[in-house]
Amino acid sequence: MLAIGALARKTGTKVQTIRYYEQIGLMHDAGRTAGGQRRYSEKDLDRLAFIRHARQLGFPLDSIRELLDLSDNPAQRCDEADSIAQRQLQQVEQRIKRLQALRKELKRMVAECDGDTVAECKVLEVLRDHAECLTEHDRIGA
Amino acid sequence: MLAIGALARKTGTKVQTIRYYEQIGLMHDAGRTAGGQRRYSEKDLDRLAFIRHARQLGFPLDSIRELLDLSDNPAQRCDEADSIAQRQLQQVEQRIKRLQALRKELKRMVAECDGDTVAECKVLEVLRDHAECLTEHDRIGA
DNA sequence: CCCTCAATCTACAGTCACTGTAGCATATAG
DNA sequence: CTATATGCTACAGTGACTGTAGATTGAGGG
Repeated sequence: MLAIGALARKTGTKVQTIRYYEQIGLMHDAGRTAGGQRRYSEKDLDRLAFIRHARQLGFPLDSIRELLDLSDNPAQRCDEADSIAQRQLQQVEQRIKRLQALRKELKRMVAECDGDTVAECKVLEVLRDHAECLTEHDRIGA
Repeated sequence: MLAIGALARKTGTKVQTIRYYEQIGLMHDAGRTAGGQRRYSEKDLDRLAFIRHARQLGFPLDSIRELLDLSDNPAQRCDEADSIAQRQLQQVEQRIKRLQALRKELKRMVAECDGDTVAECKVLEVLRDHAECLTEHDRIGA
């Protein structure tokens, strides 16, 4: 039985994050000692490792919740898990495209700046010149 | 003089976002009509366009605040603006790298799944198997 | 058995950059 | 003069945590 700190160390998770996962029902309510401290089994460790791995792959918590539910019912067909992963892949590919466009514009900005006064700074000029705006008006997804 | 809705339309910004920018001091406090409605000048329009363009390039609001301050003092050297842009470029490049690694792993996951039952689903298997974890334990930056 | 001190507990506020909602007030066209 | 589109404030919610304050617990050593 692991205390929360040990579990945190083993999975590279912050203690608060584990408590947060419990709070939102992603981790099951942990067993407690007489004094009220959480104790974790190997199964809990596996579940948290699953969550962290999925997070590292960029899955949002809602998708992870679905994946965990699927994982708990091994007889089902896995189409759904597959499509969640596909969706995630598509999102990642979109973000890469968007970021590559940003990189291009940022590179141009930085390259053209010859380090003179602010008045003729290319960086600020590009930002000021809204004729050069990207056409899309949505949020940058980072 | 533009009402807030007109300004929003011209810049592709939501009305609430403009009010939010005013609240956090990124936009100057707007002039008001007798009835208390905000009215905007061309200068305000330029400032908002600058902010939106910088946001589209992924600059955080704090950086934009700095860039606006610089832009307001045109006699200064532009080294600082340049380095803010460089910093942003580096961040974007880091994120691209990270996302490309994610894409690779996601593609492998999806490719290996042959649509059978959940029990032998490759997607879930990869997620379960924490031996295959990415070595880094930091947040995915999206 | 007692002491100490790191680890844990709860509860809540803060992060970032907005977005949404409720319940009013104002401005403008017909 | 009225309808209604637009505006106002104030506050709560988003995602996925992170940080803090102040109290409690547990494990090791004397």
